[in-house]
Order: sequence, then C-alpha cells, then structure tokens
Amino acid sequence: MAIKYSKQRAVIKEFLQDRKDHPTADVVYTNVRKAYPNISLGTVYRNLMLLSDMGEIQRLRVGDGSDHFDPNTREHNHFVCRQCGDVLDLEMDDISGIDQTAAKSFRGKIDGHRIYFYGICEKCLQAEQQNQ
Amino acid sequence: MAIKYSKQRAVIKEFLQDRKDHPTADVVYTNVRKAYPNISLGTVYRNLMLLSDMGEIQRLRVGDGSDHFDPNTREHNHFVCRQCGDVLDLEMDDISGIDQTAAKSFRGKIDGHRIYFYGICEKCLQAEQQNQ
DNA sequence: TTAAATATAGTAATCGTTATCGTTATTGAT
DNA sequence: ATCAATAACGATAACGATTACTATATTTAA
Repeated sequence: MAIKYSKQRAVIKEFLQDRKDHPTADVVYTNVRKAYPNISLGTVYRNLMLLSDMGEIQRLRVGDGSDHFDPNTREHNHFVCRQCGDVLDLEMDDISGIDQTAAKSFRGKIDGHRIYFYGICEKCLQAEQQNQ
Repeated sequence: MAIKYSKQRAVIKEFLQDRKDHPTADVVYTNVRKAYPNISLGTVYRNLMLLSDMGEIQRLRVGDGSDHFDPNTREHNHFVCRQCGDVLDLEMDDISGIDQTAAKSFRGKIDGHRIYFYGICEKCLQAEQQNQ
C-alpha cells in the first residue's frame, strides 16, 4: 500500500495551504472543482483523510457537525464563532502544561488534548454594532 | 411554546442522572426502551436536545461521530479513550483562567471553551498489561 | 370537562461521511 | 518506451447519526 502521487491530492493540499480559515470537505470540494471540474467528492474526502493520517494536515472536529481541515499541523488552538461558525486560529501563551495538570488527578495515560474556544468573532461583533 | 411535562422526558433525565459515563442518544434509547418499550428514537433525540437547551444537561461533541450527554452541567473537563472510546470526567485544578489567557491575543469575544484530553484510560492500560 | 397547545410514535428525509466498483493513472522493472 | 502491478480515480450506493413530518395522544389552564 505504497502511496502514489495524484494530481488531485496535490491540488487539494495546495488549496488548503492558501486558506487561513479551516474549510470543511464540502468547501474544499466546491472550490477545487473550479480548477478541476470533474473531481469527485469521494476523492476529496479520501485525500483529506489520507493527508491527515500522514500528518500533513490536521482534522478538526469542532462540534458543528462537519470536520474542518487545517494545513497547520503545529500544535495551536482554535476559536469557533457561535454566530457565523467560522473556525479561526487562536495563538496564545503556552499552556502545554495542562496535560500534566490533568494527569495529576487522573488514573490513565494522557497524551494530548484539544481546546476549542467559543464566542463571537471580530467580524460578527462589528456587524452587530452596525445594526444598532 | 411553553414546555409541558412528559413521562418520557422524565425517564430520560432520570436514566442520565444515574450514569457516570456519558452515553450517546442511541445508548439512552436502548436502555430507556427496557423500562419504556415503545418510546421512539426521535423522542429521545428531541428530549436530549430540549434538556440541553434548557441547561439541564450538557451535550458533548467529543469528535467520535456521535454526541454524548452529561447530566453534570457544572464546568468540568473530559477525557476520551483512544482505545475504547469511553468518555470520562476529568476533575483537575482550576484552569478557568485560560479564557483570559486566550483573550489577550484575540480580537473577538470569548465566552467559553471546551477541552478534551485524549489518551488511554485506566481500564485499557490494565488490559494491555494482561496481554503481555 | 373541554379546548388549545405541546408531545408522542412511527416513519421518511437529510446530511456528512465511507464503501464499492469498474476504469484510469502512476510507478518500478524490463 | 512498454508493461504489469497496484494505487487512485469518478460515479454512485450505502451508511450512521440526526432531524423533519404527520396523525394521534397527553398535558394543562380555564
């Protein structure tokens, strides 16, 4: 099961690299389709999974019903807007110590975590002010 | 749209209270069915959502494909076992300050977060040792 | 006790994702 | 360059979790 090159996979990865948001499979599909009209949704899913498994991208399950994909595999946190649903990067002071903090009171092996912050994003806050 | 009492909702809530794990809708359904054989899956879903909306229970989207429900609405964190998929409570030192830490470098309004720790639970660790 | 409103069971529909399958593309060896 | 193997493709069906629909039953306040 050696991995072979595919143009489709290259295009999908390239598209992801250029986005600062964290698109869902469907968004990747509709966009990649513009340059590559007969790519199939299954191919998009298969490659997003493959890229995640290879550690070249990150799959985010933010809890809004569909998976989001992040080309940045560095450990970092995310913010989810309750209004528009956008998923944004959230750079912050290092809190990697929380795994140890958690381990203190837990009788299993902790090897990682995911944090999702929720609230209203800058864009929605501004729109809110305009409508008042 | 006032909320009316329903025996089904009471039974669902009661069942949840008695569980220390965090069952999915389907688990709630198959169990509640034993005492209440003709309850419908739709009713279980509707009431779990309703109870979440009313703030009487918590919906957890841990990223394993189905929602889990927690009768404990207090703010606390969770652990997800990579092996058996169990979702466990994880009591730990207060880290509620992370919302402020996150806010420092973010230009939106943060009003909460969810943290999921991942790893191998105690039960699976023990089973692992037995098989060696 | 009755009428309005809400909840139910049963079932169909929807949505995101995964699996299947016959065809096409990549790759390493000739 | 040609070939055979094998991985990837596009199209579409299947799947699992959740939501929507509808006719009937239950709750509730007057």
